[in-house]
Amino acid sequence: MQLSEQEIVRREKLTRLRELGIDPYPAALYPVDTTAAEIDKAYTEGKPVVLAGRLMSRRIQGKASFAELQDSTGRIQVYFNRDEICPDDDKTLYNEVYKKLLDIGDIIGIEGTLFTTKVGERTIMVKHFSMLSKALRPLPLPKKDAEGNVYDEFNDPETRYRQRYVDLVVNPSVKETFVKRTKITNSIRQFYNDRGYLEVETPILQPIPGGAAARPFLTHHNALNIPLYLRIANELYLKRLIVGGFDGVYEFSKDFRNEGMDRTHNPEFTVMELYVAYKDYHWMMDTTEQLLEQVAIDANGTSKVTVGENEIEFKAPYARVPILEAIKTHTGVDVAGMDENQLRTTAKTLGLDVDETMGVGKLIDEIFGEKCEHHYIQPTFITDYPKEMSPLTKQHRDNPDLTERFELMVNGKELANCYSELNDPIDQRERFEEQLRLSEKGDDEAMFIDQDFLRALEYGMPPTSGIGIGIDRLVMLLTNNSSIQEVLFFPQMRPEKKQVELTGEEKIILDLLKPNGNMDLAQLKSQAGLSGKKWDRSMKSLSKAELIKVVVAGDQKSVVLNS
RNA sequence: GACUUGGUAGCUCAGUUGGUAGAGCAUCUCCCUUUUAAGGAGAGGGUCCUGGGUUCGAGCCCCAGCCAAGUCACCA
Repeated sequence: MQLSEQEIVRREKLTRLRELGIDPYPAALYPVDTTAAEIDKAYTEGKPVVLAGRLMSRRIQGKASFAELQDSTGRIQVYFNRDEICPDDDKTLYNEVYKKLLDIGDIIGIEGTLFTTKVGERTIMVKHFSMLSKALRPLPLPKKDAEGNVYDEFNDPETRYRQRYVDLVVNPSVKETFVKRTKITNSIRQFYNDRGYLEVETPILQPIPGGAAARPFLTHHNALNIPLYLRIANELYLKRLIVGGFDGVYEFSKDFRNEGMDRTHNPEFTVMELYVAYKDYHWMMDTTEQLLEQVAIDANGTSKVTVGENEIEFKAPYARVPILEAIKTHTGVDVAGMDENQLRTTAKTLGLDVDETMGVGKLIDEIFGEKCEHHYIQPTFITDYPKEMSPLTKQHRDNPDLTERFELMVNGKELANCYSELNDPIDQRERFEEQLRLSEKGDDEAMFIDQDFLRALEYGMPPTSGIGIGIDRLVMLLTNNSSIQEVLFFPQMRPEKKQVELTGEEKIILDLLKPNGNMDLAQLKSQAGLSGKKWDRSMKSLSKAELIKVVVAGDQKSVVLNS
C-alpha cells in the first residue's frame, strides 16, 4: 500500500508512543463522566470533569495550547498547559507526547477542571490526558470563522458517501440529519403504539414478490434449492396478519427494487406500512394528517418546514381532491367517464407521450403525473383513483370505475399511498388474473399471483385500511434535503476499483510481455529467471487480477497480456 | 441507457496559447504560557482518474474507458 507523507509520519509517531510505554490503543474503559453538551448546559466554574473525544483542532503557543475536543454531543475547548500537565522537571508528556505525538483526529481522554478564559470561552484546564486511539489518516479540516462561514468544506459527494464516517466527524449538519431521521421514526412508533397497534416483522426473503409492481432482486436458497426474492413490499404479509386477528399492525419495511437510481431512488429504501381493521380510507386520511403534524413537531419543533423554496405546513387538516377533479382543475378537461380511446386522444392533445399499450388507468396516471402532481406543494390527499391501476384496492362505494384509494402529495411528490383494502377474495383473484394478462401482454411490472394470499382472504379479512409512507422521502422533506443519499447513512454506490499492487516479480513478467502482448510460456519463464515457486505465485496472482491469461492450444502454451 | 459537468498534494481549489506543477489549510523544523479561521520564520509533500494517440514536448488537444454529480429516460 502506498502511504502518503502524513500517514508515514503518523505511523512513526505510533512507534514512538510505544517506545515511551504508551499504548496507543488501550483496552481499559475510560471513566467518562460528562459530555461537551452537558458542560455547556450546566457550567460550574472549577468543576472537575472527565471526558473523551476526538481532537479536532490545536493552537499551540509554546508552553500552552488550546485545542478542541469533539464528542458525540459537540465540541468543547480544552487548555493544555505545560506545567499543569508536567508539574515535575520531566516535561516529556507536554513537549513530546502532546506537542509532537498527538495529531488532529486522535481520540483522547482528559481529566481537568472547568474555567473561563480571558476571552470568555468555557474551557477545560487539562490535568491528565490519555491516548485512547491513534488516528493513522488525516481528517479533512473544514474551518469556520466568527460569521459562520465554512472554509475548505469537505463537500465532494462521492467521498462523503463512500466515507460517511468522515462526513459524520467533520460535518455536524450531516449528523443532525440522521439524528432527526431517528426522531421521526421514533415519533411514528410512539403515535402508533399509543393507539395500540403492534409493530411486527415479516419476511424480507419472499418466494413471491408481491404487494407492488416493481422489478425484484432475485437470490437463491441453497438448502431448499429455490429462488427467493428480496421483498418489493410487505403488504400481503401484513394483511395475512389482519386475517389472523390483529386489529392494527405496522412495520418499518426495508424494501428492495431492482431499478434505476437517482436523486429520489435507492435500490433499498424504507416504507412504513400500517394496516388497521374495521377502518376505511377516510379514517386513514384523518389519522395520517394527525400523524404527520405530530411527527413534524417532534422533528423540528414546529409543524411548518422549509423545503427548498417552499414553506410547507403539516398542520392538519389537509385538502382532499379526487384525481379526476384535479385533472379538470389543471387541464380544463373533464375525463370522467371517458373510454380508453377518448383518454388517449385527450392525452395527446395535452402534449403527452402515450402509446397504444396504455390502458385507462395508466393514461389517467400519466395525465395526472405530468399536468397536476407538481402543483400540490402543501399536503394534499388525491383520492379515488381508477380501478385499473389499483389491483389491491376496494372498489369505490359510489362509483364502480373508481377505487377507495388516496395518495398524499407533498412538495409536488407522492409521500404516501393508502387503500381501503380489497377483501373480496373472488374479486381479488380476478384482479390478479387481469394482472397476469397484462404480464402476458408484456407489462413486466404486472403483479405475480400469490395463491397463499388468496387462500388467506378466503378465510375472511375484516374491512381494513392500509397505508404506506415513504420514510426516506418524509425524512428528506423534514430535513430539507433534495437527495435520498443525504438521508441514508450508506447510499448504494458502485464499488471502488481495487488498486492492484504488483510485486517486483510480477512487474518483471509484465514488462517481458508488454512489447508483443503475448509470449510463449516456456520462453517467458526462462527469460523471467524466477525460481519455480516465485514464478508460480506471480503467475497465479496476475491471472487472478485478470492482467494476463494463459492460452493452451495443443502442446503450445502461451501467455497473453489482457488489454 | 442518453446528454452535460467534474476528477490536479491529506482537504478545498487555481493552473494562461501545449513549454520544468501552484495557493490556502494540514504535515515537518524553529519561536511563542489565555488563543479561537491564533500568530511569526523556514522546509517537505504529486500515478495531474486509467489506457492509447497527436506532438520535439500533453495537466491542457484527440480517442477509448473508469468513477461521481446533475438533467432526462425508466421506475406507482
